[in-house]
Amino acid sequence: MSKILVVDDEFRIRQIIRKYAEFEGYEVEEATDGMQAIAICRQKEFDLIIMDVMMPELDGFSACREIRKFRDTPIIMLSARGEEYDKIHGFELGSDDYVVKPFSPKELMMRVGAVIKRSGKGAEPQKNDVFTYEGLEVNFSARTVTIDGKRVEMTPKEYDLFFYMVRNKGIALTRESLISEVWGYDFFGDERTLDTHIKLLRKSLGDYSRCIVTLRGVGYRFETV
Amino acid sequence: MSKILVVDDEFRIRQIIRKYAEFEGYEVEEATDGMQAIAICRQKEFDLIIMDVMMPELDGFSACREIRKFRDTPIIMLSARGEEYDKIHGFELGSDDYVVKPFSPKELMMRVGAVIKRSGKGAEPQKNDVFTYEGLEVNFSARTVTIDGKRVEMTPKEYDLFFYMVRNKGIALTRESLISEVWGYDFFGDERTLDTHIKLLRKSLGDYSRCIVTLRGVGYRFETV
DNA sequence: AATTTTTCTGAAAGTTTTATGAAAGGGAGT
DNA sequence: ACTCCCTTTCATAAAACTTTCAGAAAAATT
Repeated sequence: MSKILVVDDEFRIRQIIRKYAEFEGYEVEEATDGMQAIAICRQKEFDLIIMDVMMPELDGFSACREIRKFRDTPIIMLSARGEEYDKIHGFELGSDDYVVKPFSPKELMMRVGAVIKRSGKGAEPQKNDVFTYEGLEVNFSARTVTIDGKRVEMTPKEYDLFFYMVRNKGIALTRESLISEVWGYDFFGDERTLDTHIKLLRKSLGDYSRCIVTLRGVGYRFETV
Repeated sequence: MSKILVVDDEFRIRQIIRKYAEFEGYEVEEATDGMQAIAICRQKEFDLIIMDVMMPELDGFSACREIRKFRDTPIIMLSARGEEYDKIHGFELGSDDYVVKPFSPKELMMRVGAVIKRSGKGAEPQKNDVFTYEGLEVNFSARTVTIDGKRVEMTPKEYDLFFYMVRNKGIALTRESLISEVWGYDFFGDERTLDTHIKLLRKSLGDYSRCIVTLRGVGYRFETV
């Protein structure tokens, strides 16, 4: 189980990252500014640090430089669009990757996975891997779906949506929660986008589309009869 | 038991939110403007703040910003449709969610539950997720009803009405309270609408329609003999 | 028993919500 | 810059649900 340190002054951001990271099976700790981050890092080793650039007390760049004096921990920097772009891009401060705010949690998690894998230290998190129901098999970590032994190809969004629904099987999921979980907390697109993806997903599922139930006025539910 | 602070200058709104929140098992305090909210927050910690945007003295945005300086409490903003839409949507003020007035209490409470759960601090109030009586089974989180193992399909209003009655089983519910709880505080339709939905609900419940008792001159009650 | 009040019911009209197909938009790779 | 594939938007169609209304029925009152 890999350990991640999240450093950001905004509670909301820490909260979002924690939620997604824990969902992926990581262990999360938090710090609200650079000074605190350094202090925590002196005591404890992490497999990855996710750090905001703009923070009170001590900014992300300085903290990063300081931590690098005694630790090799991979660091992913977060920054508002345009903010100090050059510096980040140049990786002059020794960060391993950077992500622009507002970020898509999914994308951040992919980077997290990539960086940790690359660093080769932390073990990739183990999650409950396979869900089966009759001829339907969903392999979360392989990111595959098979029906009657036959592989079903899906688009990324279909996987995201479907996996989220399967992981929450038997629970009424509101449109709002589906959108904010699958698209991210900052998606404000068309109301009908979700419908369209449900449509595509149902098409991909063929016979098993019966598992996706419309809850009028609420949202959808994945159920195994 | 999670604590919620409701900030709104309209008594009516505070009253409605208090009522619903207490019904869901939260503890509620009130403030009538931003200044007061800040003062209360300095003294006490809440698990969630529900705050109106438009208020005398100090508006919701400013109050939100101020409170964020010393507290991480999740905040849900309330605003009239169209009002400051952009700001809210941009999450620039650090609120965790927003709800447009006039809101449906049901939707607001779902968001409250989601935000509090997400923040992970306050314990989610335990509502029994499944209610059973003889062959009748009501699963609130799945939003399903089964009779003798057989799924009963209902319309949205039937679910809302029925779930509300079951959650208040054994209690006399006045027509007024049923309407304002299920339809919302701003429903001004026909007197007979409730009757019609009770009729439909009874039809769906078949044998178990005996559990819905008419209280002449008052309203209805759900009872398990 | 007649009258008044309240609830029940079925049908029709009205509204809202979801499904769908086509097309436009976007991004990664060539 | 072009192509391909995926995502999103949009307009329309199709369901599904809600509300209204008026007459019947039931209960309470006079």
